[in-house]
Amino acid sequence: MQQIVGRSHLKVTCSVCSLRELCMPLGLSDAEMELLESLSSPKSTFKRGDFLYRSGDRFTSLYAIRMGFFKTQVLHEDGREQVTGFQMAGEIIGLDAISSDIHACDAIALEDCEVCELPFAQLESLSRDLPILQRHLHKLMSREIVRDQSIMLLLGSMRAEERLAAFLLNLSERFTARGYSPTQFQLRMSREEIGSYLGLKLETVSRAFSHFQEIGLIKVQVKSIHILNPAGLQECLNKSR
Amino acid sequence: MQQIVGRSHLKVTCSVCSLRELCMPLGLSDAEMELLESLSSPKSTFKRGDFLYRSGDRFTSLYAIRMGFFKTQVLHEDGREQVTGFQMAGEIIGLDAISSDIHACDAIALEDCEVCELPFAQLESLSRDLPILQRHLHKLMSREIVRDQSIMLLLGSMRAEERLAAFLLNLSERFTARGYSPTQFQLRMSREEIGSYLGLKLETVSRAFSHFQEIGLIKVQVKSIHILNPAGLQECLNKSR
DNA sequence: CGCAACGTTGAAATTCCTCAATTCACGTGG
DNA sequence: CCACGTGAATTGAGGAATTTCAACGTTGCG
Repeated sequence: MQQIVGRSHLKVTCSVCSLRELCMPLGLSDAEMELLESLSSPKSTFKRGDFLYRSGDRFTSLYAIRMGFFKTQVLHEDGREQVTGFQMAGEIIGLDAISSDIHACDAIALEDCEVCELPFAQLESLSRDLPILQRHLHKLMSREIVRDQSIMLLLGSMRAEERLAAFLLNLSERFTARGYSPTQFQLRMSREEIGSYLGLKLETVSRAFSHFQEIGLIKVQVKSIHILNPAGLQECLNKSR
Repeated sequence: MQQIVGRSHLKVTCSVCSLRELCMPLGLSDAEMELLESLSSPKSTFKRGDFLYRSGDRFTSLYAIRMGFFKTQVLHEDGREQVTGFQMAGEIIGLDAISSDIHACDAIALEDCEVCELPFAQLESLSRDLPILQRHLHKLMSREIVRDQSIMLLLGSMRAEERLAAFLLNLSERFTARGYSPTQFQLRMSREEIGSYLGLKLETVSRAFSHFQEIGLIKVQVKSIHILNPAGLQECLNKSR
């Protein structure tokens, strides 16, 4: 541990950051925790529509989202774009860029956001001394792979309403994990963005919302969602063709 | 470096392994290289249809494919399955399992295969001493994320023939990288497996192959593919709706 | 208050899927 | 070595899901 402390050539700036929360369950010692926090830069803020980073930008840092919602999207040469994810407070964004040191997608704020920068070089260096952090980083990246694969399952083998049901249930889970209501929440993204994420056109998304409301599964008021029958949604999801 | 060698409590078994090839471009010293190789277990072999691992299996190792083709697939409760990738010689398989120490998908041999086991705990430990290996591991995982995102783009916003064109061009690239012909190769997977991967039914895949042949882009003889006009395929890919 | 962006709904068009009939490729056994 | 059988691939026709196009409603901001 002395060895580790001796390595503290890191700038000490931010006191509270998602990183702390993220590593809470790891059961680190106070000294280790302090070290971790020394890594975080000050929080920075973003307004709706601001880019956290752009495809092609040089990669230097991961970002821990402290507040707000982002979307990530990849662009095809011909102008088509695909939303690859919606990231909320408590999640880490930017893992895709490690592979080439260049960001592979755009990250755009969907509302007012606050993030903590995590310089990746320092994170790598630190994780050589803290096996528990190393492990955590690996799990983060692997979890992203698993998440992407479940979206491939969704895009490859589900029909429109199943996709939307899966989307709503996933949001619900994540809100729950953050201490918000599992059944009532505000969407931060447009129908078009949901459609892009789910591989559907915005009209199809809108119709699916309306249909779910008709059959009493949810109540929709534009961006405000109230899940009335979570089990019903789950059922709709498991219903094979 | 003494420190590193002192840590050699790893079993020494396999002499030549994909790991070596994978790390070739890293410019390691001979000593570092030897250390890396000490990590690899003996090669094991698989016949068509064999499972390299199953969803739910305990995770212990990554695998470097030395020879042959695998597919990975995720299963949905209701029985639907989605092929999430085809892995060929020189590629690493199993990264998804790190997140939970349980394999999240099945990996199945599509032909006779040979793999090298890479015990992950040892890989993690070693990568703490070899920053260059650490970096490489991170890039591997990140590359997988980027790859998955490009499949999301494919599944979410391309039509049937564009998907197949993208698939063929991707295979072509990977064969090229391995020193095989970019224009003539054997498919190791069935139409149904291709369809699952591309989010299409097998009949649609078959029709797309036939159409590509009609318009002179490729020559198909069931599993044998000859790309006659790569630029034409690329063009078909860039053609937005 | 009015404009502009976003969302909803309907009808027609298109793509892809389903079902079904053949054909083809390949391995096994006569 | 060939015939046969089986599973895979191809092809066609009809139908279903989703997209496209278009009109109209709603929301919220300047």
